[in-house]
Amino acid sequence: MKESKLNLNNLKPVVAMPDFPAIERKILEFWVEKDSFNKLRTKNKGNQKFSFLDGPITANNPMGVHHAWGRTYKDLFQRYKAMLGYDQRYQNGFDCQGLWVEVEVEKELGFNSKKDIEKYGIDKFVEKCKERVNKYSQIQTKQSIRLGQWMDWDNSYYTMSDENNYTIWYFLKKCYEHDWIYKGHDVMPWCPRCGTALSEHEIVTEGYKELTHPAIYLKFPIKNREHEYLLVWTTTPWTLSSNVACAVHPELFYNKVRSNGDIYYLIKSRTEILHGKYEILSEFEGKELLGVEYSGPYDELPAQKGVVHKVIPWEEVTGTDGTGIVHIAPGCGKEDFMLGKEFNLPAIAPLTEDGNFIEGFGFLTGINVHDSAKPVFEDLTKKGMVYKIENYTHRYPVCWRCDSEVIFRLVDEWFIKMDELRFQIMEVAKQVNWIPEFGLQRELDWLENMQDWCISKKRYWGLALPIYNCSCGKFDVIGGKEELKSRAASGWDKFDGHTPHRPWIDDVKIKCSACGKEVSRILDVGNPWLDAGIVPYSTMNYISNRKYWEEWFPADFITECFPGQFRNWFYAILTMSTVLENRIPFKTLLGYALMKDEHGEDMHKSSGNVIWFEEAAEKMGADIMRWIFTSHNPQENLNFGYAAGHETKRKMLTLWNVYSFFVTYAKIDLPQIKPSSPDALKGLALTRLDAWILSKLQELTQSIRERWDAYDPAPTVKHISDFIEDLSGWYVRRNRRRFWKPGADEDKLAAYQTLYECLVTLTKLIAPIMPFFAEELYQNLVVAIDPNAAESVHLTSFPEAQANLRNQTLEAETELVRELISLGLAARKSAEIKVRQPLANSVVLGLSEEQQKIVEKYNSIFSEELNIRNITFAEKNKVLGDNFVKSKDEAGTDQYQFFIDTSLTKELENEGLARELVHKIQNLRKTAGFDVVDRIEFYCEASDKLSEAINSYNTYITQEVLAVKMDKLSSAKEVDIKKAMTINGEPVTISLKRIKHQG
RNA sequence: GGGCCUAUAGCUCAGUCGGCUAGAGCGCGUCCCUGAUAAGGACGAGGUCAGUAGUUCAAUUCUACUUAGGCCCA
Repeated sequence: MKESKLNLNNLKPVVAMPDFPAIERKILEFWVEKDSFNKLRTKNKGNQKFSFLDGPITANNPMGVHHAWGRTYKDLFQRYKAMLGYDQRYQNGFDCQGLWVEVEVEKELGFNSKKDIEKYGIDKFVEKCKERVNKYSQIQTKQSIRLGQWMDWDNSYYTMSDENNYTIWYFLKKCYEHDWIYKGHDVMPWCPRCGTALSEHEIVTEGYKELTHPAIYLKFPIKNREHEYLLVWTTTPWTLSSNVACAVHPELFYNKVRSNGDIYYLIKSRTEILHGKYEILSEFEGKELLGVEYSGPYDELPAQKGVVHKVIPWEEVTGTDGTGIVHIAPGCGKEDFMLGKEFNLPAIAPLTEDGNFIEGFGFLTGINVHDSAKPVFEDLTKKGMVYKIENYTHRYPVCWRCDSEVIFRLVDEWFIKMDELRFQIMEVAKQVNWIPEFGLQRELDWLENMQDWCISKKRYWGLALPIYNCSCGKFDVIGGKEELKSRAASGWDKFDGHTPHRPWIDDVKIKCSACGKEVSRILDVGNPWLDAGIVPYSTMNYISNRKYWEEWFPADFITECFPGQFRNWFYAILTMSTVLENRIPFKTLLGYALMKDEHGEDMHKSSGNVIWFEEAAEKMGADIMRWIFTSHNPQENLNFGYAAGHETKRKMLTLWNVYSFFVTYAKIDLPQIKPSSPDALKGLALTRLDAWILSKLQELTQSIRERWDAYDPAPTVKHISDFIEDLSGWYVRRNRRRFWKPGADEDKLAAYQTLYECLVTLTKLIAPIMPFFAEELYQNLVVAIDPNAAESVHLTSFPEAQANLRNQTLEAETELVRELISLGLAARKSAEIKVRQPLANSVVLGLSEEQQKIVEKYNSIFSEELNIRNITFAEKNKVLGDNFVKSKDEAGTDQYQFFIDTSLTKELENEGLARELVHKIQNLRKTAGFDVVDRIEFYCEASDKLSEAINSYNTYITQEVLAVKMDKLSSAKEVDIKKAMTINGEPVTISLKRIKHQG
C-alpha cells in the first residue's frame, strides 16, 4: 500500500462537550450520502460467507427499547464479521400474521367479536391487517436505522409473503406424507362474548383477575351403596352437566366419615369442611377408591347417555382446598381433557361459540353459561345433592379484551403428531451450539414433554392451512401454489392474483382424492409459529433456488430473547428443519434474558415505566444504549434506565477527551506521523510508556477477537473501559509534557505516533459496538488527514493483535509501579502533606530484590508522581523513626509497606512554595482568559520567605508559566490581572500581562 | 409438584483451574485539582460471598439440602 502523507492541518478542532445524539443524526446522513452500507456489501461480495438469520419481529407496534437489545447483538456481530471480510445477507425479518395483529386492528375498528369482523367483511379486515403490518414494518425499519443497524432494508422478509406461506404448505405436505397430520380436539380457553379462543399466552400475560365465585360441595351417590357419597367440590357449576368422572390422589389419605346417618368420603386433610357432628370410620389411601362407580349429577340428560361415572387417579389432586375428590369434565377443562384422553373418557362439550348450552342439556339448553349457576344450584338442591355452598375467591382467567370470564371449550383442531418427530428434533437440537449452555437442556425438556403441535386457529388473518377435509372422511393437504392450481376443481379464476389468504383462497375447491367430491379448505388459519419457523427455508429460497439455499443454510448465528422462544421460535424452526432436511437450521444461538425497568419491575404501559425507543435514542443516544446492552451478561435480566446511561456517557467522554487532547496538540505541533499501522511504529524512539500502552492495546485487540469469535460480547466492554482508563489516566497523564514541550524531536514523534495508533485502533475496535461514535472519531482522525483512507470506519479491517508489540513483563512492572504509587499517595494523605510539597525520602519495606530493581528502573516516575526524591528499601518489619509515616489502616499481612519521610528542609520548603506559586499563577492565567500558548510578563511582591523561594526557583517558575519577563510588582504597568493572596501562609500579590502568542 | 437459572458492598454487577489481603462502577465520606472545567483526580468507609452440612491441607468457587427470587413445564 502506498503510504500517504498525513495532513494534520486538516484536523477539525474538537468541541469540549459533544452532543452525542446530534452526532448520531449527522452520521446517519453521512452514511446515506456516502452509500456506505452498499459499499461494504460490494467490498465483501464473493468472500467467505457469514450467514446470520434474523428472527422476525412482530410488525404490530413501534419497537420498544427491549427490541434494541437483541438488535444490538445482531448488528454488533454482523459489523464485526464484515470487518473481518465476510460476505453477508443482511436480511431483516417481519412477523406479520396472527391474532396479535387482528386484535390491534379490531381495536382500531372498535370491534368486539368475530361477528363484527364477518359483518365488516373478511376481505376488508385482512387488508386492514396487511396495512397495519406495512405501516409498522416501516416504523420499525426507521427505528432500527436510528439504532445504527445496518441491514438490507429494502429486502426485508415478510412472513405474510407468498413465498413464506407456500413454503409452509410444502412443509405441511411433507408432514402429511408421513401421516403426521391429524384432526383432533382440544380444550381451549374461550371468550364467549368475543366468540374466540384465547391463546395460553394471552392468558398468562395479562389475563387473571381476583374473582369471587360460589363454590359448591356436592354429594355424588356411590352406586350400590345406600347413603354413601363422594364429597365433591367445584367453582364452575356449569361444567357439572358434563361430569364423567371424579379424580383422587392415589397416595394421599382419605377418610370415610359418618354424619347424620350418611357416609361421606373425602380427603383426610379437609375434614374440617364437614359441618355438624361426624365420626371418622376409617382412613385409607386414595387408590382404594379407584374404579368406584357413582351417579353423576345429570345422568338423566340426553348428553350424558351411556356414560359410566367412575373414580380415576390423578397425581395433581391436592389436599389444600376442595375435598380431594375432583370433578372431571373433559369437555370443559384443559387438564380434564388430558385426563380424559389418558383414561378414555367421553368428552361432553356443552356450549356453543357464544356460550349457550346446546341441545341435549334439558333445562339448561339455550341458557347462557353466565346465567347458569342459579338454575344449576336450584336443580341440584331439588335433587338433594348439595352439601353446602360458600363463596370462594381465586385468581380466574378473564378475556383481556372485554373482561368476560373465560370458559374452556372443546373444539376441533388440527395437529402435527410429535411421537416420531420428538426424538429426531432432540438429536438435531443437540448439534446446535447453545449460548448459554443451559439452553439445550431447556429445549430438550420442552421437546420431551410437548404435546402434539396444534397448528390451527379459528381466525382470519394468517397462513391458510392447505387442508381439504372431505365429508367422506378423507382429507388432502396441498403442498404448493402449482399443486393447488392443478388440483383446483373450481374457483381458481376468482383466487388467481390474490395472496393465499382468506377469504380469496377459500374460493378454490379441490376434488377429494378418495371420493372425488368437491371439497373446501378448512376455515382455520395457521399457528403463527409456523410462519416464523419456516424462514431458514423460505427466505433462503429453498423451493425457488436450491443452490442459493445450499450456500447460506444453515445459518451460522441467530440471537433472540430466551424465555418463551424455547416453545416458540426455537421449537418451530428446529421442528420444521428436522422434517424438511433433518439438519440444524442454525449453528449457534445466543439467547438473552428479559429487560426490566431501572428497579427490576416489568415495563408496562399502565405502570408508566416504559421507556420508548425514540425517547431513549434522543435522550441518551443509540451508542450509549448499545454499549449498555453489549456490556450486560445476556443470561441475566437487564434493568434498563437513564442512570446507567449517564455512567456510560462519562466513559465515552473520557475517550473523547483523549481524542480532543490529541487533536489539540497535533494541530499545534503538526508532527510527521504516519497512518496507523504496526509498521508505522518501527524505528521510533518508543519509551517504556509507549511500549506499555501499545502492549495493552494488543492485549485488548486479542481479547476482543477471542470473545467476539465466541459470541461472548459482555466482557469486552469492561476490557475496553479498562483500556480507556489506562490510556487516559496513565498514558496521557504521564506523557503530557512530551506533547507540550516545544520543538519537534524523536521523542515527541514517538509519543504522537503511539497515541495515534491507540486512538485509531481503538476506534476500529469499538466500531461494532458504537458505530456512530467510532465513525465520528475516524472521520477526523483518519479521513480528514489521509486521502488514501477508507471512507468509513466500517469499511476498514478489524485490527489484528501484534504479538511482537506485546510485552507482559512491562505490563506487570507497570502494575507494580502503579500500586506502589497508590500506597505512596495514601501515605501522603495520612500525613496530610500535599503532593506539591516535595519530600526527600521514602522507604519501602518488604520488596523482593526483583521488585526493588523495578522501582529503581522507574525511579523518575516515582519522583514525579509522588514528588519524593529518594526511595530506599528495607526488610519487612524494620522499625523506622517517628518522622516516617505510612498509609493508615492497611491489613497487617501486607506484602510491602510504603513509608514517607515527613521532615522538611529549608530547600524542600522553598521548592514547595515555588510549586504552589506556579499553581496559583496558572489559575490566574486561566481566570484572565489567556490562551494556553500565550506568553506572559510576571510581576510580584512577596514576603521575604517567599521571595527567597522565588529567587531559588526562578528558572523553574518562568518555564512553567511561560513567562518571558519576571520583575517586581512596582515595575508593572498595563497588566491584565492582579491579585493578592497567601501561599502556605505567606502573603503575595501577583499580576500578569499577556503577550499574545503568534502562530 | 417437576425442570432450569440466580443469590457477592447501600445499588448494579465482575470474580478464569478451589489458593494468598474477594474486586469494579455508581452512591457515600474526606481531600485535591481548576489548561479534560456543566469536567477530572486521590484517598477512604462499606462484605458472615443467602443459610446449613459435606468433600478438601484449603470452599465465594465443588456436592447435597434449606430459604428467597426469576423463567419454563404441569
